[in-house]
Amino acid sequence: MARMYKMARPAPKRRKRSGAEVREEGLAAARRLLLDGGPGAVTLANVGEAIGMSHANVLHHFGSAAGLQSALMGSMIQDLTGALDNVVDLLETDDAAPRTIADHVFDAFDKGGAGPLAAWIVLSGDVGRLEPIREAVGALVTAIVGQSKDAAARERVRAAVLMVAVSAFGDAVIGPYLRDMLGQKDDAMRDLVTRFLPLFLSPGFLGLADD
Amino acid sequence: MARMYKMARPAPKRRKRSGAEVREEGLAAARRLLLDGGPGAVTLANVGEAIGMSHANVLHHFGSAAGLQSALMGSMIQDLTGALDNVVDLLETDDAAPRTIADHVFDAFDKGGAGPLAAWIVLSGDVGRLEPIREAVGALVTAIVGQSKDAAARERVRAAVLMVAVSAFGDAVIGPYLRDMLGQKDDAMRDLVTRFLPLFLSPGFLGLADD
DNA sequence: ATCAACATTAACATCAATGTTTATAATGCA
DNA sequence: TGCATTATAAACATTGATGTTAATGTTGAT
Repeated sequence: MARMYKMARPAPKRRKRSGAEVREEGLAAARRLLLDGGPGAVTLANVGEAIGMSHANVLHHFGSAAGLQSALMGSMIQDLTGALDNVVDLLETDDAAPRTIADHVFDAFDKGGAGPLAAWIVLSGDVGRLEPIREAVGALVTAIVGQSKDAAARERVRAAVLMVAVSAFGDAVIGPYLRDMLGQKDDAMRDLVTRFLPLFLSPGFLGLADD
Repeated sequence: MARMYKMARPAPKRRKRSGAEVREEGLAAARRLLLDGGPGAVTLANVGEAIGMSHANVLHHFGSAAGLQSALMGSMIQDLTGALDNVVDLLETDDAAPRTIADHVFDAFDKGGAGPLAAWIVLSGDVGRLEPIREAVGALVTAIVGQSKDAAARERVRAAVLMVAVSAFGDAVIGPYLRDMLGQKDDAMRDLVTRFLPLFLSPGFLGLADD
């Protein structure tokens, strides 16, 4: 059957953005939607409404709904690895204090909702997306203890990075609720990590002594 | 218009289960679906297929799709608080070693996928569901340091519980991936928590001295 | 100014999940 | 046995999200 299309329109007044712009605005809107309303809120129509265009146009710029979600994951992973790379820079240029290190890693999981976004990726089963983090984490280890150090020191640093990362992630996702339950300050976990970090540098801490 | 319904059927051989049974099997199936395929996999049809019945019947027993999800959250929270209550019992009957405490709390978030399930609840924005955990956590604090102890000791214990809980949660959700990236053993985080726990008992640890 | 490229939308089609209705089978109980 | 209750499923309706098609508006380059 023949479809009916409008033959004339009054004054559309469309605002035209570049493809890159639309993708950028769309990803920002999608991120906010995910953090506010959960995975189910990230739809083409919702994103379109948030940035003022039809869902069909959002679809046009992201290829598919899966493409939108994939791009969202990618943007979040990029932010997170970028933040971790900043920690590497921080460590290479200066002798950073434990609190500074803790703050930077915790911020990496806090800013832009990286923690919940990472949790979403894990829940979706798309864990291959986490691969870029591996390199950033590896760089972090080498930044703290250069290649010159012995094996025991490297092992202690790896354990330290594991603790900070797991703590920062957990704190970003359920920290607010647990801290509230326990009457703890907002930076309680950062305080704890700051206190524990120096322990990893002392030989023999994990039964691993330097040469 | 008149609908057409079958007037006769051959040999259906239906198996009839009690409502409680269906709910139990359905929740178990729903949990497995969530952990395997993410939130999007928890549908009436998927649950029905998993336990061998029509989606309409699943709907009949759970009232609505939202009811199914709500029941799933409730069952998971119940398991988690139950596991935490077991830690309380453990502490009240015996003088448990740090490693034992760590193991029990970590297991609470590991068993039945409680960690990812809790992450799902947070992502869904249904954080009111976490309320029962508050009581369990409070009981945990009192179990460790009785009412007799002074304020500083209580505060140190609260910080300790925060650290163990955040670590156990984070480890349950992204621990496997981070540990793999860092070449750490499966129980690396449990080891660390075990080492840190005794520190919270020493006066002055957080700048909080006993009387 | 013309034209090609592309951003944009309305209308339509499709599909999956949810929910409703109606009828049938199984179970417990009087 | 008969009957009320309830579990069960088929068929249907509805809704929301995704994807497609055809047409128009906008922009930049030549």
